[in-house]
Amino acid sequence: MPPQVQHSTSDLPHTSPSNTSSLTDLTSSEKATFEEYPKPYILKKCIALLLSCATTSRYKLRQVHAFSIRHGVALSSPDMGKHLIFTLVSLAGPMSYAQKIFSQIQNPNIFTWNTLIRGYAESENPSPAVGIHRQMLVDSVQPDTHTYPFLLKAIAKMIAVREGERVHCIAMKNGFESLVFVQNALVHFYGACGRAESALKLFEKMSEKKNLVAWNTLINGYAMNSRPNEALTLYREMGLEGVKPDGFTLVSLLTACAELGALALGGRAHVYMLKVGLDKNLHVANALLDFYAKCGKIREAERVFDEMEEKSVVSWTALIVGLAVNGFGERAIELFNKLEEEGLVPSEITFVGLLYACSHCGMVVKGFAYFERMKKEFGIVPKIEHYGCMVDLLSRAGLVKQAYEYIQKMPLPPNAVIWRTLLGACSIHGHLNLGELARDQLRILEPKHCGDYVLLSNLYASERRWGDAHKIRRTMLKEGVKKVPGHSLVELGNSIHEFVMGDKSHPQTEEIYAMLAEMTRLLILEGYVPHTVNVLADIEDEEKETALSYHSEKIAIAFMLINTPPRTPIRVVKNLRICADCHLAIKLVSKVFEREIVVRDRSRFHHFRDGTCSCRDYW
DNA sequence: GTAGGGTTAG
Repeated sequence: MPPQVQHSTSDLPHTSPSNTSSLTDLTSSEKATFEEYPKPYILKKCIALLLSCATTSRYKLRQVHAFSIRHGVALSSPDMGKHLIFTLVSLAGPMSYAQKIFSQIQNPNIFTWNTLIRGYAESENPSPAVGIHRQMLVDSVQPDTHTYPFLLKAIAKMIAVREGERVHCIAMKNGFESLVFVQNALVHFYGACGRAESALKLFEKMSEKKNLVAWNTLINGYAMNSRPNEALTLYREMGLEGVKPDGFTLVSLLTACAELGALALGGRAHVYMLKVGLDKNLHVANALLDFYAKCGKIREAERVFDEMEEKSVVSWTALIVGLAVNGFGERAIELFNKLEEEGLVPSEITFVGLLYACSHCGMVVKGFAYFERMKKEFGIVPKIEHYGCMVDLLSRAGLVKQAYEYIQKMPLPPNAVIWRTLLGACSIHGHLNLGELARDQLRILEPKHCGDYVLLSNLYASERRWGDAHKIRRTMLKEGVKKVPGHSLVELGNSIHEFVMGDKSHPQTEEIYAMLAEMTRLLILEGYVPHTVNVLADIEDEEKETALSYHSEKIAIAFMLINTPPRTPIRVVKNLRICADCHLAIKLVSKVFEREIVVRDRSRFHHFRDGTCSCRDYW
């Protein structure tokens, strides 16, 4: 390659104030080093030195590049290119630039290939890593022990199952599958793709003593795939094997506890963290904050946040979302204002949380204002999630027609979640035509989703069109669509108890049903009138009479009323959204039994106290 | 220069 080749700096991010290639932004000592030794061998060192200072300033990166071009030496040796790519990748620089440098290096060595793959694996768009691996094989470059961990990381990020399996085979053929780094990368890959069984199989095949990373990878695979119980079981096994948990383990543990609403277990993890000093770890503290918020302990979440020595945007975002789902929309917005005052930059996820807060509190105008600011002031291109929030914002407020018009005008094609939001709103606010329309779209996008059938059937039922409601039920049976059974979890002592609708499997069943009868009797005295519309469509005639006592959250509450001291709070975690009848009943239970009851349903929290709910019947 | 982490609309 000729040494005087011209390079463009246009690939670098345009965050700098100007396009000058002068060194004015460098410190005087940096400048001195630069001007003093413009020889290639020393320039290499200068570049490394400068780039290591440049973590906070992409501007410097650009200057370094421009400077090296001026001296016509930057890429004249493979060694220099190798160094530049490595530093760029380490600083999460733009991959287009790294790729350009790479293409101008003659005979790149394996280190450089690996660095390029690593760069893509750690970037926003990891897919080119696969092509690079292929090119390596075409060029007869032998991958080494570092190649596969990097490559698998990229593939795991892409959730490309087939590709990963192919690479798994190639790695095996090359004899790399016995390497612990490759094995752990494979466990991670299978976990990330939702193939927990394959991950477990690989894990079990690993040599006798599994290291901490292997355990963490596997546990995280289960925690991230909505299998918290298995994650906790593995966590216990790990302890039995004498492996001590670290920060990574605790993040997975807290994630699992958050999903289960396992407050006591997570609380013990908190104590452990304090003991070993892991409460100072940013990732763990964020997971702890999120855990408390997801358990309805918003005070605790705020305390964790306040006491954090180091906070990131993730910490702020987690608390904003936490406040929003717990029904404290105003406080979520206050927190966002404070974030702005502190000069921090909200991420696109922060805006999801903020819009979510507006939508859960009925602040339609505010929501639209923030959406505009997000685009104009923060330059964030709205993703489908953001549009989802907007549709939800209109839907929850009962503006179903406007929500439909909004969907039609969106620049992105609506996905199943969007249509489901609309369908849900239709079934609450009674818009049969739009509901059927949404349902037609859902039949194309996700034909076997059981919740949609239930929503439409409830919609028909609320219009008293029993024939249509039953037709939906029959279609479900015919098409083999299985209804996900509603279940409720409660934590008593050290264990989690799970109840499903009409559950009779618990050892205390007799007492529970006696309590349910007593509850119903007292509630009727309080003027409780069963709100039966939705339930009626779901069950057969002979069950109608008793079915109302059978919803899993009621069974769970009866169980807790029996087994916990008077006046202590009861907390329930439910997998589906709470129905109107249960909502009304639990409000009254909180009054009659003088209990604070916290129910986390699929979409938000309900804090029941003295006959009212924190959602103000807005959900 | 090799593997694992936290926040996301229903």
